Amino acid sequence: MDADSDAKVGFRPLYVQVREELKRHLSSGRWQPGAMLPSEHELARELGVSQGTVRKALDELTADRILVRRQGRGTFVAEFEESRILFQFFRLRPNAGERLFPVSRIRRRPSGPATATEGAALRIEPGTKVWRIARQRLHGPNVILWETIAVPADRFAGFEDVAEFPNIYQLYAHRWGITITSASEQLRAVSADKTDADELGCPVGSPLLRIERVAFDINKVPVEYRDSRCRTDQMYYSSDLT
Amino acid sequence: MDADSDAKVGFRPLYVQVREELKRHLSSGRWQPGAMLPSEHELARELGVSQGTVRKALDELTADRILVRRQGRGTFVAEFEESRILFQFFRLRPNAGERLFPVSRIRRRPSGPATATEGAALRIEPGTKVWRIARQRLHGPNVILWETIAVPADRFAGFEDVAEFPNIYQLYAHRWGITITSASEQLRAVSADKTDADELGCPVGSPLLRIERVAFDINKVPVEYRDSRCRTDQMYYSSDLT
DNA sequence: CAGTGGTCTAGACCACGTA
DNA sequence: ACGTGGTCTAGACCACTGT
Repeated sequence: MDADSDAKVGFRPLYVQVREELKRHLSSGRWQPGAMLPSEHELARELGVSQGTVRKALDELTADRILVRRQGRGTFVAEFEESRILFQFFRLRPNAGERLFPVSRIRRRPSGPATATEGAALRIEPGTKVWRIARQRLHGPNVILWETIAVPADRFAGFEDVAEFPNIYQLYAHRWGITITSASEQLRAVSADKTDADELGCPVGSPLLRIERVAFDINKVPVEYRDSRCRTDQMYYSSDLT
Repeated sequence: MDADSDAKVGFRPLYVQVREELKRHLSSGRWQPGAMLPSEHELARELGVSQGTVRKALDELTADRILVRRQGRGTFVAEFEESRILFQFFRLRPNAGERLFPVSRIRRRPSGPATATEGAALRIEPGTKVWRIARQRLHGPNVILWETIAVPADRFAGFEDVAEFPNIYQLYAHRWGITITSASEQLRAVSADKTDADELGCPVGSPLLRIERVAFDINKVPVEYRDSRCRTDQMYYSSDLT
């Protein structure tokens, strides 16, 4: 880790190089989710930089929720605990009452060649094989949304016969070593068609919130596309502008 | 600025105290939007702390978009330029084509006592007077949403006769010294009623995106409640989960 | 008590913008 | 050339956690 290694061309601060080096270790699997990293001083010694520089790199990875730091304990690779999913990736909240973890119920697995939309979202050629799962999600006893999830088949070997799972992003991490760190959503109001009405138990023509999501891994590569239709009579979508 | 001033009780890091001190200067109007702050070294001397500590405080205020820093130029109080509004507070984007600044057209001013919803959102007693403006917003020639904005009358003296304005948050800042720094939105899909249909030029019963927003000032005090109904045939709402 | 992250300092040097 | 923010260092000390 030499400060002058790319001095003239571009100029990348040392801490950026450290951050990218740590990211490489993370995506290569040197440190698994939940594992504790070496201490700041130890990393600084390993990499030949000062402790303050390592700290700046670790702070940025913490801001991206890739790491979790706990004073007195250490620095850990972030996991997909229930609470994180509930707050970071599931934006539907009940109008009143307790927030619950959304239980899911698989309905179909209509895998096949990628549509134009899926291809564009996942940056793969349309026609490339994708695995798909169609499922309902429940808040207590009520179906609040149904959605189709599509992932590129080549990055998810064996996806076609996964059983029910409590948390799909945890599954991505444990089974395929793919960590979802961010997502981008597009929201629209649409009218329920026949399928929507069947899945959600609402009248045809009632207003639904349609959410299209593209989820990205640690390297900002898109790895999942999902299309959800939500009832918003008992729930709302929460968005914070900061 | 004494590091030991509240040693036993709680413990607040020095940089937090510096940050709050700077915030006080900002909300008291010592530094107006667009103004340049003293340099890091000068602030450090003024406050009797090291430059690194000032830097940490400034970095946090920059992360909250309260300040803007430009290498080689200085540190400035953030303003509501068009681009900032367009990206930070206006989340509707066209399905295709250029992103435009949403022109607004005032329709009515139905001011009066706060409803229960407004009171809860603005943390004031229901029945307290609020100013309201109902307006349409346009993307090019098309009306894409209409909304009602409510603000507490006591913090916005003279609001009842403001003319058209290009940007309402800029108006809040310049006329009342109130800077909006964050907002929280609740989204639902609803059916267009008669009023919606008239304002938006769409059929009664067509699906609309309803957005309820509470906007906060620099001290996290709610200062505005707005209720918008949006057509999402040509536009979508963009949400980033990070 | 030992080990971890968190804060704070003082000073050096670099990159950027402007004059 | 100068002043600004940005990076980097080395070292000290504090706060928190578990043994």
